[in-house]
Amino acid sequence: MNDDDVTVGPLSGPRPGQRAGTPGAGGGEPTGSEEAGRGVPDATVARLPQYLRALTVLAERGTETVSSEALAAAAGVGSAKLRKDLSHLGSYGTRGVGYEVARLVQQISEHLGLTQRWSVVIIGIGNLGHALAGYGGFASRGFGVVGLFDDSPAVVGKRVNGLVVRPLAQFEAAVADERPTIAVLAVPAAVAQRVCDRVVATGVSSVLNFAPVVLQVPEGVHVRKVDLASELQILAFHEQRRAALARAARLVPGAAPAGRGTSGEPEAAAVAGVVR
Amino acid sequence: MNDDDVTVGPLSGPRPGQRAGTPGAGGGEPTGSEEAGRGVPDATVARLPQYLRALTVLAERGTETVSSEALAAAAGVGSAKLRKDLSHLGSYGTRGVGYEVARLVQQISEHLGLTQRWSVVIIGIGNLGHALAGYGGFASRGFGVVGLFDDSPAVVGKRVNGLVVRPLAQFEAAVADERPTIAVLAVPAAVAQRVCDRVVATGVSSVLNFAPVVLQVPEGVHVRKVDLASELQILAFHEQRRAALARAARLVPGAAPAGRGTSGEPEAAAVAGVVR
DNA sequence: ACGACTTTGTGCGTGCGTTCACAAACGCTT
DNA sequence: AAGCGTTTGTGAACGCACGCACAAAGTCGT
Repeated sequence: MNDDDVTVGPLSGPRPGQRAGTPGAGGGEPTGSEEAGRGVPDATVARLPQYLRALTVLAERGTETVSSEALAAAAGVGSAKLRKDLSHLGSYGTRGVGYEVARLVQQISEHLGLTQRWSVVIIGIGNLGHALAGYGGFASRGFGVVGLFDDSPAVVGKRVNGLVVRPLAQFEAAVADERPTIAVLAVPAAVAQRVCDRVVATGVSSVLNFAPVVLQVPEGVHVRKVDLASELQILAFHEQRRAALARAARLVPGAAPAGRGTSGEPEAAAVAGVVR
Repeated sequence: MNDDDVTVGPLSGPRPGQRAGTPGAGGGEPTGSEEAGRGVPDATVARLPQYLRALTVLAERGTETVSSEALAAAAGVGSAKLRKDLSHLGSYGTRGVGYEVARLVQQISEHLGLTQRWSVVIIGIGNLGHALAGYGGFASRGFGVVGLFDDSPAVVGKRVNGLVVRPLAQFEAAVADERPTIAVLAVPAAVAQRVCDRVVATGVSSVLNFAPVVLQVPEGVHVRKVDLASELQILAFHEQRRAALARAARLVPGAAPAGRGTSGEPEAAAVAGVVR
């Protein structure tokens, strides 16, 4: 079982058929039941890891406090967005000063559920699975890889990062012991759905899918997808559009792009100069 | 130069500090200059690869036409969304029938710029870089890997997927020959920015970044980021939230949450039931 | 040839996310 | 103690995107 014909890339978002927590139609959330952190927007959640990473860097550098402006710059977002994001999980900043780095790290970690240990299994130990198994960023963030599985005799039994690759046949039994919460699928597209079904049947409720297929899962199971081919195609789109713009600008030099009010986007020139 | 302490994961979107070429941005865009496909929303672009993949599967299966309903199901989206997405790049469907698979593949491919060949270089040939280099989905989609680079003597000179890994010192010279448009960065976080600067300096205008850092690039350069650690953290958030909900539901048995399936803790029962 | 059915394409309402802008809160200086 | 500069937190406006629902358009059956 190789991962070689597996892609990587993003695009996942909330499952289509369900909205999990959001009110919408039928059952409304008891809006103010718990404390803060109830209605944290998905977009915000997606950025929290970014903030956490930036904060960790700051903490290692010995920084005590940081302003929203500085942190936003480090995380590559706007300061207003950052402040609003942080406000969604409670206010832990001091006006006139900024945010206490250590406290903010703690708060974000708690909201992301990083204060507890999550067990992860990786299925499909090809090149990609191997890379994932060896990734050091897992343990440092509360994620513990507790199992590696593959079907191919070529890799079963091998030791990767201190763990022995077990045959997929042992998966169900192993799950009973190790109780992983998250499964990482790095298997070929052709078998991804089948493997996913087995995984879900064992009670794993979160799946990170690297195979270029849309997995069908029962309600209540979270799937995130990483698809490299899609990423490249999106980049290609922008490249192609850029090229088209440059072409157009060359043909119609007078009324180049409008909008910005000023002369032709510097883009065209820049591209022409840089690209060829 | 290993990629082992490199993360994978999504979250990229339009650059923050700049709006580069994106359509929706401020400018008005000379509406009718080109044909359709002018104002294709980013969200739509991000889904086009999905559609393309589903269509390819259908084509291989010999399907001639497909309805928006069927294609949407295969791609995991709503049919209305699909139709609106396709309408953004011109109408190529027949009412009462559906879309001609072959034609739609052609159209989407053109809009994504997949009709031409894009040259890709991969920098950092650790486990991840190795996996990427060996990924077969590149060539089949118009992406040609033309160069592999790394600093580590352990991998330089090795042959990976028909290409010899060259030292990073030769990068600039190689770019002059092979003129890649896209660079894939699978290097450790610590050196990612430095390497990125070199890459951008050579004229590469699109970067796919696997390192867990926010790359600073000049205007006009597109960066997409893939960050595994973030993905896991987002999954963890939902798991943690689910667990909190389950806890609350146990305490307040008023209305059980709609979400079927496993919650964080009661996992045990489900797993035990299935496994033994 | 005509009517009924199917499916696309899209106008419109709604909700979410982002951005702007500002008042409240805090520290620091005088 | 009071004023001043700084920074947070948030109310409000804007824009995008999603979903619904329907008319237009085309096919199929009779």
